[in-house]
Amino acid sequence: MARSKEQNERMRETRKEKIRTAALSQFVKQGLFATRIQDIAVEAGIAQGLLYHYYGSKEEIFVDLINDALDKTIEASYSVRDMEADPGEKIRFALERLVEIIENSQTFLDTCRLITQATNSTAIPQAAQDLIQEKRNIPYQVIEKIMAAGQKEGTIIAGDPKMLAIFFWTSINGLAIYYSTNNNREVKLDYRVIASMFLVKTERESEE
Amino acid sequence: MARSKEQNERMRETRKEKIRTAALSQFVKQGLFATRIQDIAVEAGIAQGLLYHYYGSKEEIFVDLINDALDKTIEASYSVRDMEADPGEKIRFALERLVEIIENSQTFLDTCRLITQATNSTAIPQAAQDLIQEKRNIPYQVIEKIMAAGQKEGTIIAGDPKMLAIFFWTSINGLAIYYSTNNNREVKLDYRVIASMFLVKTERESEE
DNA sequence: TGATATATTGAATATATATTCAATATATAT
DNA sequence: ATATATATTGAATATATATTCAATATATCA
Repeated sequence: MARSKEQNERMRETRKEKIRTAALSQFVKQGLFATRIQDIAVEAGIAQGLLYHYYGSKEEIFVDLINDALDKTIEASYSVRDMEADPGEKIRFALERLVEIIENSQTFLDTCRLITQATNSTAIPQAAQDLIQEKRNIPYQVIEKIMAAGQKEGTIIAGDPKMLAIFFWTSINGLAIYYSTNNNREVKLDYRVIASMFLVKTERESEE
Repeated sequence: MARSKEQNERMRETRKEKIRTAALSQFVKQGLFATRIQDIAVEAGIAQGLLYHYYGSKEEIFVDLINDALDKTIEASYSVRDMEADPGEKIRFALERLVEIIENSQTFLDTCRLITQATNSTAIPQAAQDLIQEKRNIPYQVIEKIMAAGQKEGTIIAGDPKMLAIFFWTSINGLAIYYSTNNNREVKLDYRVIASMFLVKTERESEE
């Protein structure tokens, strides 16, 4: 026998991760179709051929990445849902956190860009489209529920909670898309401006 | 001599327009790279070869469309700037109009999508990138000025007007991107939710 | 009607790139 | 140290599609 099974498994995962990272970087910059296998191989520092030991095709890598990206956004929404706080506070805190992440995390921006890219093309692999169909709405539903709960409490403004959830995520997504292609970081963002869309103003705040 | 010059000119423009319309529809659905010349030709109802009588390449059509799209967004922002109204009213009215357009105009959604697509890929033609560099910020600057004027008047909330302009356009853009890939139109959008990000609340409104 | 310029077609060609594969290298177990 | 399974390479092949081009059609003018 040669190398141990477990060690091989670990090596395989590490190498796959390297390929995924390179592919994500390329897909985000160029898109799925303009990215060549060659581009990914060069960025990962390997030969083209080797790529096919780990993934069956370029599309397969893309699907893997989309799946990851969708899971990350779902996880993020669950962590908001599971916070120990009132609904209004959850919304406020989530926005504070998301705006901070947009300003500081390239990974988050890449994730948003990849999902937007995939959502906006019918030419991406069917498997990716299915994943989007299946997972895309979960974060919207999570926020919708929090909005509805906040309305009962009186901390969230009136209106269709579905609509409020749409405004919540499309604002964040629009901002992320903008930021990922504007290196100019001279403007500091204040999450409270976005939060004011959803939160009922208290007396104290009105006087600030 | 054969056909008259003017008549030819007109025919050429009509045909070019047909090609542009087909190309826009395909680019928006599939993106520049996944769209084949064949796809455009089929949708325009002509042979592949004919396309090259009107455009030198696929990329040239793309650049033409991007230019159009950018000009449209600039025109839209100018029409807001030139309104006969106070700054706060301009913002309110612009948002009302934009939300309505998002809900009803496929052309507007396509325009947003095309620009987002172009802005998010480094693989698009250099000429398109230059146009974006040159024109993209104009609508942001227009809104920034209106925000600043509104702050002087006391109808727009405090904060860096550059930031407010960013929130203004990224909200609209995020919404447009979302809507262009969600046929589900069961939710009616209320522009006043977005407007409340920017407008100082009057007594009357607070009591509504 | 015939002459001529332009439009139009679709097959042929060129080119780019995804994928395969035979050859070689490398790491571990015995 | 050797055997062996797996990793790795890069050239060869297959394929897709952008672009060209020779042939044909069509519309106007004289």
